Amino acid sequence: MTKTLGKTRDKTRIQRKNTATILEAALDVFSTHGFRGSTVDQIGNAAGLSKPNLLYYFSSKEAIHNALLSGLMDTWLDPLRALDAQGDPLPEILNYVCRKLKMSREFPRESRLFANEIIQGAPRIMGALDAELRPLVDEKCAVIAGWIAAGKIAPVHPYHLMFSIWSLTQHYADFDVQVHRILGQDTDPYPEAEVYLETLFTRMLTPQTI
Amino acid sequence: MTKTLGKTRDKTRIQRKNTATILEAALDVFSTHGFRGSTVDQIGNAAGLSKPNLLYYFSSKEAIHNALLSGLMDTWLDPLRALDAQGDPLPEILNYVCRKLKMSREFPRESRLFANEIIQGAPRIMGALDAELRPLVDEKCAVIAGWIAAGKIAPVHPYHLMFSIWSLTQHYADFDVQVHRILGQDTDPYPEAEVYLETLFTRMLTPQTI
DNA sequence: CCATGGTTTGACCATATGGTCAAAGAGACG
DNA sequence: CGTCTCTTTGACCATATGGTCAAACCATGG
Repeated sequence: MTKTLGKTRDKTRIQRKNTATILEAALDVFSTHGFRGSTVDQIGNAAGLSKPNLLYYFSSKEAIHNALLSGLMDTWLDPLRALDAQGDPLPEILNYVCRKLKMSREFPRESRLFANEIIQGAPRIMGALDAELRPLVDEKCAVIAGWIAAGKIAPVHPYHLMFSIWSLTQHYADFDVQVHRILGQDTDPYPEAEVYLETLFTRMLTPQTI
Repeated sequence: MTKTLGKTRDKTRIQRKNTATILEAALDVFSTHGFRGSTVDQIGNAAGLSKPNLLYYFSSKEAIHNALLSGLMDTWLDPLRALDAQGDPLPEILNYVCRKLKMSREFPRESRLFANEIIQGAPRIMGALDAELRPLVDEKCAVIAGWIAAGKIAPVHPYHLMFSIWSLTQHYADFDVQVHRILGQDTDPYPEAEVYLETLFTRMLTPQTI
């Protein structure tokens, strides 16, 4: 698969630095133009390296993209992994929402890279969806279903709850431009978003004592 | 601007048929590959027309894209326009959510086209955002703020309420692949989604009698 | 200071792509 | 049928793009 730099040798300092620079630049470019919309030259410029030089470190444009995506899925799922079945239901969920929102704020490019990929049919990460995302979601939704059955939170469809958390939080990264176009260029939407989302999930999930 | 077919003449039957066919095919292609990821040949194939033939009806690839986008914004805002300041607050909002969800279901390609455009920085519709979207949103958010002030619905940030409606409903179109990957290929998520969203907004917006 | 192996690049190639054009092909209509 | 306009296309062009390669370059350890 990886033909470039294939030897079983430790990476040079230069190698480490340049691969990092390339991935950083590629994240910028891919997240704003999508895979097909990005060119190797563009990434090269952004990284301050020549095109052949890029292809010395990565065997192809797709290899760069893959490197980004495979590193991504793991990080992306961390907040969900942290959802603790032993914890207090509502705070656990609110915490998850909060962490997810924080990820949108701190890693908007990663969010957009992911969004681009999914919208366009997820051709390159279908596998990861089945292998990593789905099992984890199944597990955590079971936990939530348990909480509901125990009357700890108000009844809702666990999977759609999950979808709603994703869409609501990622919206602020993916549709960033639109949000700013409406709220004003120099408004920081995140503090208000956090309040809003906490309110939303609290009101929706607090059990109604009859 | 439009140099092709410029005459002040009525459109032929053939012209009407072919422009429609082209736009239909282009919607398919653009919505799944983004602007730069789509090729005129691809659209031509999908439409059953040769590339030069396409360019007989539209002066360029971008002209096709523009035609789609400009037609889109109007349709897209219809549900929001229908939000009636004189109506019953909660039902009005639930109705808006419902109509928006229906649009996701019936026009997922339009939703993805829009999403692609926004994620990639909205280079081609920035103008429409400022000219059409923002004023309408401002107006309707004022209405909602009024309802809140009158105690008709529980207090929430009107703009973020708007964002949440968009993200929650459009998610089912834009992230369709992911949703189906998790719920199973042949599940129809929409009925459950409608129930879920109605619950969500009802619980969040029903005023708490103290 | 030289040799060795990692690093960089200019020149190059094949293919893809947006777009043009002249000429050939329908359609409508007197 | 003949003519005029609208439609379609094969051939073509300039440019962009992913990728290759041999040659030059540089860092470093002996």
